Amino acid sequence: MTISFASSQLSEHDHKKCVSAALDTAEHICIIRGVQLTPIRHKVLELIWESHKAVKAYDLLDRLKLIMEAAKPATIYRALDFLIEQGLIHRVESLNAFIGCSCSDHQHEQLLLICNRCHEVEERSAVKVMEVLAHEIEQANFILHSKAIEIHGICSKCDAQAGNKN
Amino acid sequence: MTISFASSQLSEHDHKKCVSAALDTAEHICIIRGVQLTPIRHKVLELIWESHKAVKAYDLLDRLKLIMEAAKPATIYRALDFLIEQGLIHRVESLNAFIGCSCSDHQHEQLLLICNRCHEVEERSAVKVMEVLAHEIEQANFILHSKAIEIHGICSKCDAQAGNKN
DNA sequence: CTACCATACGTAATACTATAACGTTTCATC
DNA sequence: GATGAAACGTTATAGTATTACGTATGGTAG
Repeated sequence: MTISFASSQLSEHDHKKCVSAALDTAEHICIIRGVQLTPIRHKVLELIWESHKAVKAYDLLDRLKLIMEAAKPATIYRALDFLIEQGLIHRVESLNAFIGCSCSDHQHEQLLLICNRCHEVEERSAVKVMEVLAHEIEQANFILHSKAIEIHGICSKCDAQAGNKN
Repeated sequence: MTISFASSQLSEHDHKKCVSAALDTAEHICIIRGVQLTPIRHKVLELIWESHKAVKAYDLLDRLKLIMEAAKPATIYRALDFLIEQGLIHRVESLNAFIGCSCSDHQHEQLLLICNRCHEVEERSAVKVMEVLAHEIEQANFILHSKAIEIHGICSKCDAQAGNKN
């Protein structure tokens, strides 16, 4: 018999590779920068990478508690703060949630394509958009600290699925 | 003698005109659309327009209570929901706060330039950015529902002020 | 060695943000 | 004057995040 997984939209990719790549990169970056990817931080990053969906802090907390009874909100938020500082995760402002950053070693501040159906979040570099945006910001004499570009809608996979059903 | 105001960054503009223009536009739009700009909704919109800073829901609530003891969170959130639906205000996702929309009759989904010092928020149409962004989204086969582009940094006024002090 | 300091973490309390659920009022319409 | 929809009143609760203070650990200057 064959076993079919209750699969994510990105099921056809090898997610274990995503996770291990992300964790390897994180470890590497932290060593280079001389910052500590402590066991808690490492675990939280791993939990975030369990899927490509944005995760809520308290969901992370519940999952962390399974292996660490003493975990409290501060435990999670401290880890999240660290991971964000190091650019290893993104905060999705419009969801109050977090996703792994798949561009840790490249430029940051990407486009986030957030699917309202499957809730997966795709990062896109969108170099041209950033260029034009940078120009616009300059025109406004605005000194950039950070930017969040969050696009909500339906991803191509969900759209295709909906199409199949009709 | 002359009186100098404890002024906002935009003090040199006539803010009363901003407010009355916004309220007039809102009334107009609501009549056209056959929706009710009730006294509560009108007052909340007016409170939001007291400045060009993003306002928190509970700050609005406190201010609303001054003239309406019975106001409760739901009172505010219902008014905010209505105003957002009608495109009369924006929610600033990265601040959990709200600002008046100064483009109610034009296209929506603008750029928000959020000053981390004076906390004022400037809306910019940035047609070119939107064009390039739309193209990028199309390339991703993503079906757009809504977008939020929030830029944090220091506005030109605050930057100039800092410059003066040095 | 040990006193000191910085970093990370433990823990409890609390603040802040938002929604759910259900009842009441109002007003237009039949 | 019964009906239904929209707005609002009211209470409770859910969900998100921070503060404050105490403890443990490890590196380093004296």
